[in-house]
Amino acid sequence: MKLTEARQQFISSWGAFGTHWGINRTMAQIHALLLISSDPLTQDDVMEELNISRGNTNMNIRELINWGLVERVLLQGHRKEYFAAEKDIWKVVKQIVRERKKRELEPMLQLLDKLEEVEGDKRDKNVKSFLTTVSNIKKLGNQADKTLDTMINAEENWFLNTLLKIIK
Amino acid sequence: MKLTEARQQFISSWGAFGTHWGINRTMAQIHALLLISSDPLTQDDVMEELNISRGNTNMNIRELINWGLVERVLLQGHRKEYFAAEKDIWKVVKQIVRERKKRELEPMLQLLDKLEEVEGDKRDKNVKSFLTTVSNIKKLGNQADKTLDTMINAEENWFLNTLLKIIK
DNA sequence: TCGAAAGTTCAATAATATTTGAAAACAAGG
DNA sequence: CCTTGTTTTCAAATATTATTGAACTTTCGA
Repeated sequence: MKLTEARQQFISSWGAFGTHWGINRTMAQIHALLLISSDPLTQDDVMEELNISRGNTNMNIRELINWGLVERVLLQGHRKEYFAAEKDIWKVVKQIVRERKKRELEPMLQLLDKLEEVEGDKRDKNVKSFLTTVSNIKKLGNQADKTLDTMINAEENWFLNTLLKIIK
Repeated sequence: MKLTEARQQFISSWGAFGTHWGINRTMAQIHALLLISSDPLTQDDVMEELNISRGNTNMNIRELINWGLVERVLLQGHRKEYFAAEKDIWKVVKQIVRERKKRELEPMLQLLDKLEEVEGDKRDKNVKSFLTTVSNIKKLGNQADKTLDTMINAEENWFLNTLLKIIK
């Protein structure tokens, strides 16, 4: 397989992958492109490589910056802005976890706290069922929250170390 | 807060949550409804509670069954089919992990294997950058794959135990 | 075996999300 | 402080995805 084709496959499947995780295709594709590019790219480079409009490119690069996955790079002697992705995949994963935790898990846990205060006779089976479910989700959510914190502060091989500790 | 309102909030935010994870709103809502219901429900119950059409209900319940999150239940003395969600949240999480691993992580790893066979001069910085990225993602992906296997076979408090082992 | 009730399918439609492109804002160099 | 190249914005257009509902199939009881 030629490099060009391989790059295209990577970009396209990274994009498809993204859509299964609530990330829009283009954002994932730009990320993929920057990940495999040896040097920082300009907006125009991205537009041309992916055949997308200027506005789309701009918005999605900005979003990637918000997520902490891409950085603006200033190359001296150039007027245009350049962009580069964080290349350390472990850092990338940690950053994504950090953001999704903040954006999704934590608000969910807050909501569950509120929902636990439902009024009503706790002998009513509907109330009971509701409360049990909410409380169980909360328990697991809190556990996940703590574990992810540990992960965020951990070394890359945390996963594997964990595995080994459990096995032996 | 009244039970009715609490239930609605739970269902609606579970649905919104789902959309951020590549799961369609209705499927997540039906799942939520079945999670908090004390008894199995029929299609008609679901239609009425969520105000959705018969076709939609049918398709999404089937999808939940495919994911292994919901089961058909036959209540004797009733002609209609009833549906119930797995209530053990830990089992639910494991099941989701199992499915997503199979549907997404494993195909991705297969693709990466193929992409590593790219032709070209390995001193070319574009080739080098591509190969480095692919290989790093593969490495982490394989690690994740193994760790998730461990998790799938683990007890509910695996998370917390892991945490404690690391801390001390 | 038939008829009614329940379940399923899928083309048409609606809702949602993404993309475009042109206009506006901004920034750097002269 | 003006010109030009660059970046940003956002309403409208497009593409994608989800939903409906009526026709069709299956199942069950009599």
